[in-house]
Amino acid sequence: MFEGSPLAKKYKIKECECPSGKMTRFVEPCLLFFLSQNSSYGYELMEQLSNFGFQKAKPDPAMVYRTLRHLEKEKCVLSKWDTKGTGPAKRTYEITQKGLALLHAWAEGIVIRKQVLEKFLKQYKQCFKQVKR
Amino acid sequence: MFEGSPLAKKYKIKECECPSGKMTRFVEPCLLFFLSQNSSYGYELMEQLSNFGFQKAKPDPAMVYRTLRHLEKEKCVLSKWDTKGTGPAKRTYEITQKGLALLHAWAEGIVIRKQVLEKFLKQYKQCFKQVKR
DNA sequence: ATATACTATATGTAAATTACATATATATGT
DNA sequence: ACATATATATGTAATTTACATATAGTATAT
Repeated sequence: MFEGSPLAKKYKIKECECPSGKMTRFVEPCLLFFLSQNSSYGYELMEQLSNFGFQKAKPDPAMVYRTLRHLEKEKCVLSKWDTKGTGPAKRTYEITQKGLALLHAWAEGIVIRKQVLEKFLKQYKQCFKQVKR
Repeated sequence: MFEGSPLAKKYKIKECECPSGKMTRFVEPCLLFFLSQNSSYGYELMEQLSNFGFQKAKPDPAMVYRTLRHLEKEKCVLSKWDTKGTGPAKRTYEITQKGLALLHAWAEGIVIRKQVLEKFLKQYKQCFKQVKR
């Protein structure tokens, strides 16, 4: 969570100005990865997302459900209703071969994203390492 | 540059489906960092961005110029026209104290983003390490 | 029995962000 | 004179995210 450093407080910088815990363009690969491990359904996947290390408590259900439907339209996942078990019916998803391919493509991209962030931080730290506030 | 793995090709996965070299929400912190090192102007900052390690050649000028104007509105940078030198006049920017504070806030956020990506990749690799295609 | 909370999925719409196209103007090289 | 490089700027479409809200089945407590 954006603790808000003294500096950020001093200049009234809000979290939305420098998203950290937000999962920018990251829900889709996470869902694909979770589904590559186990078939599951929206509500459960949402909980997995919120336990993944994001600060922003629960992810937006709208994002999760719409992403799943989008993936289904692209034939990256398949769904069927599960009326067994307690509570309201669940739409359970399983990943397809195309979905796995997409997951692997995402992984390649995420490696690059990580490298870019590392490069930025390396340069940043070189310039500001001793600056505490 | 999204080489396109055999798998991605097989399933016709396009780069836009898994952005890698794109600088999602990353232009602003880069501009702030560049300006923390040297005052500069849009066109030059654009070149710095394109040499930063992104695959997507030139960044969108619209993004750069509008981000700079936005930062100025927020009093994170100051600008003045520079008519000296050759070629058309340049609007040179310098960073403010508030801009530095915003940069530091971004850096905190980027550390977290990097950690999240690392966590994802660690789990991903555990599951798929030996899968080559 | 019924009120409340939890589980589960879904949609509508606004806001934010990015992408693409294009306009304008100065200076330089041929 | 013309093409090219430098430099800034705006209009608008498309994509992505955020927030609000609707609907409904089941469980638990009072």
